[in-house]
Amino acid sequence: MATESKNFIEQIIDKDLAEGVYDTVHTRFPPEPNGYLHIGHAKSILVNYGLSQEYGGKFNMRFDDTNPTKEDIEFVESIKADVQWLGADYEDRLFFASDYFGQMYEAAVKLIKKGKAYVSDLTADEIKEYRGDFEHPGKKDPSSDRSIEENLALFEDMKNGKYADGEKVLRARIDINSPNMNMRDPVIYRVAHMRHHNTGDAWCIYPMYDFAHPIEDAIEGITHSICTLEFEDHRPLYDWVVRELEYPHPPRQIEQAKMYLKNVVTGKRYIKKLVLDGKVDGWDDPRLVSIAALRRRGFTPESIKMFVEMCGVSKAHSIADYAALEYCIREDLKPKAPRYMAVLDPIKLVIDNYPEDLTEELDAVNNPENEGLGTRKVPFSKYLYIERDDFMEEPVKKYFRLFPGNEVRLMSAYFVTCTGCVKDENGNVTEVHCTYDPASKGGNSPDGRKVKGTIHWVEAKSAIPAQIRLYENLIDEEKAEEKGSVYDEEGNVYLNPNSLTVMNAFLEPAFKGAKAYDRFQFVRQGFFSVDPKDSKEDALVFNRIVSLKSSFVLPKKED
RNA sequence: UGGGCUAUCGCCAAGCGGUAAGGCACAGCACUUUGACUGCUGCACUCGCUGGUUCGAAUCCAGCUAGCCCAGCCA
Repeated sequence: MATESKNFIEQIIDKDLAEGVYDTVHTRFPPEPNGYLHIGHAKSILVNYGLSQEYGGKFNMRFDDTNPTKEDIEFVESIKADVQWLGADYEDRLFFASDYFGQMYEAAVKLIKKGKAYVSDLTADEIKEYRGDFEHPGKKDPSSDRSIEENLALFEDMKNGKYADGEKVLRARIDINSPNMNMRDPVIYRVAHMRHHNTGDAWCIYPMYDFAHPIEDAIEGITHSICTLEFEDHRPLYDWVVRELEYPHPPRQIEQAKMYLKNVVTGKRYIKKLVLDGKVDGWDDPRLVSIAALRRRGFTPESIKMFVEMCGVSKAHSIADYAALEYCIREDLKPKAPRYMAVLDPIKLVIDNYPEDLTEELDAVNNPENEGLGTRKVPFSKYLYIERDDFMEEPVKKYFRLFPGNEVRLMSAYFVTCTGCVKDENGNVTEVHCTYDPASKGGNSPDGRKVKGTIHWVEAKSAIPAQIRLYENLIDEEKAEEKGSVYDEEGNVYLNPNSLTVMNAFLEPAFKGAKAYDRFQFVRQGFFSVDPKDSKEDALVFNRIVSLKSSFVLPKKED
């Protein structure tokens, strides 16, 4: 970060620090506990936390729970878990906006005393009407001329439950004609007789976001309050609140672009529909991008951090490629994951000249790029499984895996030469036959001859049958592009019919006892993780995190 | 329609008046106990458009165009 160029937020912070506007950096992540966190929140979390670390400052976790109708304690725990999983350490600074209700009430009283707020009798519809619109200026609220004493008494009555929901609100007196709609005497307190998950029935009036948020930031000593672009219009109001309340070191609101990913579904209502329709396996279905889904799929916190850093921080609306996320998990896992072998689409390989009853234990390197991961024993016998597409009866040009007459290396094992294959009545290959060179044990021939192909395999008798789920993008890109949207009129998502493929695979015995979140790389096939939802002793279910890039594509048939 | 914001390679993104960083993706070559990985190479005479200022503009000015956000007693 020292040599890299600074993003626009860092530049603002540098300037603030240089000019003495602030002498520290204190950020926060302030979600409303009304749903599960997704990749977009991860950006906010990591940017805020990252900034606090970079500048030696602090980072707060705060639940912005000012609207009891939408919030649920259920989400508090999942959000905390996700933030911690991502490694954003808020230490002992876990706060709830609802803990400040008393201070917010006092702040409102202060505004009333300054003549900067008044109680309005208008209904919601009337306020809307009086506010005017883009073309028309607002009209003065008939209630706005009340005396300070009257407003004070009315506001206290609001607090004491004298009014029904919607009967009275507290409005800030700013500018009913402002071109910025947010400044047209915004409502800052409303009556709502509701039980709050944190404060219970203590309050029947609740502050609005625009009033509450700057106060929360100011109370906690936040210096840089980072939010998303849609709040740019709210900044004048944010500044108005902290100014009128006369906070000595008012926080600064900075807006950044949200993070979007191409071809994923993030809308809560769409996800809900997908879940209800059984199209996905819950809000943590690995094809979704909730933090829980990414975790379940096998992404690491490190890979998500790398992704967020790679995407950068700016004010330009942008949609990142999923490929970039995949790159990050590949980079992270490459040196960390043991590379065991598994065959996803198995076909039998018989070594005709290998002893019928012999089973050898061969040594295999766990990760050629990381010696520290050691070696393991892999059983080997006359009967193996190999990948169906590692054999071609009639090879295309530049194919150098198994075809009659060709010699290849079985990884960590022997050189074998293909002698032919067995087919069923339909002409499908059911078995490939070969002979091996006993002198090439370990994968090298003493005479120094080379083979161009190396393939992976598993020993048939000891192999562990397993289900492997391969995921593609959820959204049908072509359809969505054709229609100009990823959703149709009914709110259905254009789903990719191939978004989930289940393979009946075989794994080498090293996988035995694999635990959730263990990660493996099947060389050439990609990275996999055990699915914690379905993992059982005898039926391992793996999710593919991402495939490795493969530049070998079979040429299309030309007949 | 009033206001706010954005516009640099397929996707992100630096750049802040001195002559277009970097990453992803893609392509080619080399290497390789997997065709992956790794390494090397290539990939914007041009910065939404049009004018202007200047010796010099992606950067300054003016005008346009396109996209996003705002008219909740949601956040």
